[in-house]
Amino acid sequence: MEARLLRQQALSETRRALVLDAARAVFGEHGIEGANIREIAKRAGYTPGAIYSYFENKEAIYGALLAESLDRLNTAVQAARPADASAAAFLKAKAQGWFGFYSANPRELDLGFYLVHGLAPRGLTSDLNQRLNARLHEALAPCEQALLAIGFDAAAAPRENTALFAHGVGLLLLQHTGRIRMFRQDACDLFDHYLDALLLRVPSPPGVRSDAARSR
Amino acid sequence: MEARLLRQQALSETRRALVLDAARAVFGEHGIEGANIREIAKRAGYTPGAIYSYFENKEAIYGALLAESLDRLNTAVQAARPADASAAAFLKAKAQGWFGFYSANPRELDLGFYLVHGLAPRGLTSDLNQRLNARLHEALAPCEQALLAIGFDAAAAPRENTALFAHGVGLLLLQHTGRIRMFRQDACDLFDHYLDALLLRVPSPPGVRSDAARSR
Amino acid sequence: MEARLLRQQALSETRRALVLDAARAVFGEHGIEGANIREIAKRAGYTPGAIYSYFENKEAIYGALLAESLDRLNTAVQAARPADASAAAFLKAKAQGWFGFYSANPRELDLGFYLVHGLAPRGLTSDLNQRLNARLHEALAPCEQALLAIGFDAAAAPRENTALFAHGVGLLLLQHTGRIRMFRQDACDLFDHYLDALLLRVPSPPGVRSDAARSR
Amino acid sequence: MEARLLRQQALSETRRALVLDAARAVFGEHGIEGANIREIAKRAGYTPGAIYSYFENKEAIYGALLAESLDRLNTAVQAARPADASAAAFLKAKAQGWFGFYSANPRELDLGFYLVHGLAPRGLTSDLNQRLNARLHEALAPCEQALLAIGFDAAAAPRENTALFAHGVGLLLLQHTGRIRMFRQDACDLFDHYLDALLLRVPSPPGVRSDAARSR
DNA sequence: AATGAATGAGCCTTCATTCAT
DNA sequence: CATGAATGAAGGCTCATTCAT
Repeated sequence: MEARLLRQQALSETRRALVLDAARAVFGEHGIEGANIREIAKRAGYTPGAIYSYFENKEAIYGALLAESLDRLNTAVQAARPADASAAAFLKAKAQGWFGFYSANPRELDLGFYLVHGLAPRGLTSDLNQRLNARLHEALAPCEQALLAIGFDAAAAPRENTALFAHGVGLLLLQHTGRIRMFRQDACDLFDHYLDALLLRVPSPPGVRSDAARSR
Repeated sequence: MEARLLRQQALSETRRALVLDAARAVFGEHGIEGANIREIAKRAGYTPGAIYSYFENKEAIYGALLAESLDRLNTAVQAARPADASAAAFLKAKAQGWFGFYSANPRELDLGFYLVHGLAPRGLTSDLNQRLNARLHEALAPCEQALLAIGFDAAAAPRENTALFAHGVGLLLLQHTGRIRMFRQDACDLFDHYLDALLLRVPSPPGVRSDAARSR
Repeated sequence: MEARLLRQQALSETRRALVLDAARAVFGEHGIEGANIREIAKRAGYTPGAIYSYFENKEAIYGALLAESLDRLNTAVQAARPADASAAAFLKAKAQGWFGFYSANPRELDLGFYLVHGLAPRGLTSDLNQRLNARLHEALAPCEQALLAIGFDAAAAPRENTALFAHGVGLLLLQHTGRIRMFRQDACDLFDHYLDALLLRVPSPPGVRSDAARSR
Repeated sequence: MEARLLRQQALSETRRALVLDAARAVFGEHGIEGANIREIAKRAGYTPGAIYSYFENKEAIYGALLAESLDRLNTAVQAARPADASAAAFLKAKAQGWFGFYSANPRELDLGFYLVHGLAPRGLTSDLNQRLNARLHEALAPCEQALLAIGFDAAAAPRENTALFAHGVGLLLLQHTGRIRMFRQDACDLFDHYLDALLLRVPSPPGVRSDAARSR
């Protein structure tokens, strides 16, 4: 009884994942505007109606896709390993974790931008929205902790983390749209550069020179 | 003959501007997704078919709208007045010129992001693309010159200018999408903060060693 | 063997009743258009496919629902008690029995009207149709008998009964659709009024003046 | 200029009427539930999208169809000629006018019932609703005036008119659904019968016996 | 240049019903 | 009996674009 139910659920989950795979693929090929239910269904080997067994509506698919993407982001951040045990190395690793993830996977970036722009309210339920926000915060939290460890105070750390995130997002946008080539710059270099400058701005604790400052 | 031709061209240009006015209004009210040819035509006092006398297709309208927007951006930057004659004040004024323009006019930002996302290749002809790039460069050029005047070298100035632009763009995106509230930060404050930090990183001219330069 | 078969049939009947209960509830909440098989199945604790074990198709469910409704109608008519032993009081009680039933339960009226409008031939089998007709006749029979008792002859009684029914149906329709408010009238008052006028029209038996006639 | 505009409008009106013709035909063949935009368009020689140039949405078509129907109803009532100059004859003629119209044209009755049942709020705009109500009132007004002329007072006339309408509607419903055959009665006979009984109920003016009363 | 009717392709969604399990 | 996934046909509607006038 129980076992059968579980197997059924697992199967259903698998098929849902299949639909999501198809959606991801279609979205990857046609972009978020060009993706439509018919195409996703065809790709998944279904008729359009069948999709609605797995997702309430089109927007819900993108919501799920986005949630997935943020999971991958977190995985990437968690996998980022610092070069040494210093807080500075930790910051660089984690920051480059999320930046590199989006830099290397433009479609994930599209997804993120879509969240920001296109997701209709019904697809982005309040519940989902909070979960997504939480996942994003989670991905950025290691950087904030590193900033605190490095010597930024409780007010400065979140501020610097937000600025760091904004900087990365801006660079990613410029890179993604090809505009950065216009400036004859490289997004990754600039991001590294920003991180270096940030570390130089570490406030010295009173009467003591910080490691970061001294080691330079 | 010649005169008549000129007059006709001028008239045509005027009417094209009328369509663009309508497009701007409609887009301002309904957003980029909600705007459609019928609505624009109606607003311009035309029927849908007439629009195609002035624009190849819908995307071309947005291209033109974007070009206009970049004109306004340039006007805003040119109008920005420094607090004093210093290069630093000049930089701050010009940077806040473009940042403030987009911060205060979200629709212009939408337009800019639309370029990035939605504009189909046929709407964004290579020609238009170059013109848009040029206008954007023009808006950012004053900052780059200021950076040179301040002391950044020929390699550093464009790099810092690009970074500055990326930083602003990232903040604008976060602000525009409400995500910055999630971080409990303010986009304008952060932009000022970035500018201040940037000015602190000014390299010392030869013969004098700044703290920052010495520690390197 | 025999017993087992009977038990199974009884069980089946019970489960069929369960489905009907669910259908009634769903129909009561969402109306006849808003009701669908999935919802009914869910409410009944079944999956959609299971419904087809108990009913040929959707229309058959409504047919059964309607039969039920006519049962309730009959119960209501039977429960109607005259004020006194006179045939006139009996007529009023029974007529108000069926009229009041539909007046107070708009959903039953919907069901009745659905029969009239929406039930497809396949749902309304000839067999079911005859059963429904019989049940309706049964509900109206007391009135016809009262009309005979009052003094209408064998030709007049069915005629007056049909007219009475039509009058009530018309009033119910006007009431149900809110149109009666437009006329600033009240359906129940008008029905009473009709009954009173009907009683005044009782033909006098030869050589005898009826009470009703005399009291004029 | 003016002439051309007028001609265009006339043409457009004609085409709208063509769509309405098609809608009427489709509705006549498939009933109100079976009618759909694609079918109407096909019948009118259009593609589905074109329909929306003439009507806001599907419901609006039915609204227009209904308005037409009520116009025909009024025409029928106006065309009804009394047998003689008496108020009684006038009442009979006008009442049989609207009753006969619906009795002879079941589709018009369907339309009327659809108004009552199915028309969605957006199709039945408040404006249209009032116009339809007014047209219905207009069709019934002659009867009410006749009732007044016959001797019913200001309170009784509208009441009797509403009852008369309800009676007719009830009979039409029974006739339309074939249920009247079950009662072995004829709708038109019963309606005549009701009218005769109604005329017998004319209240005597104080101190004077009415013709109707005397003739009994 | 302008009209505006019409196209045609497309979109999302619903749902009674079937059928292998 | 019951499941429940899937179908398939349909439905209302939108809109950029075309073209005869």
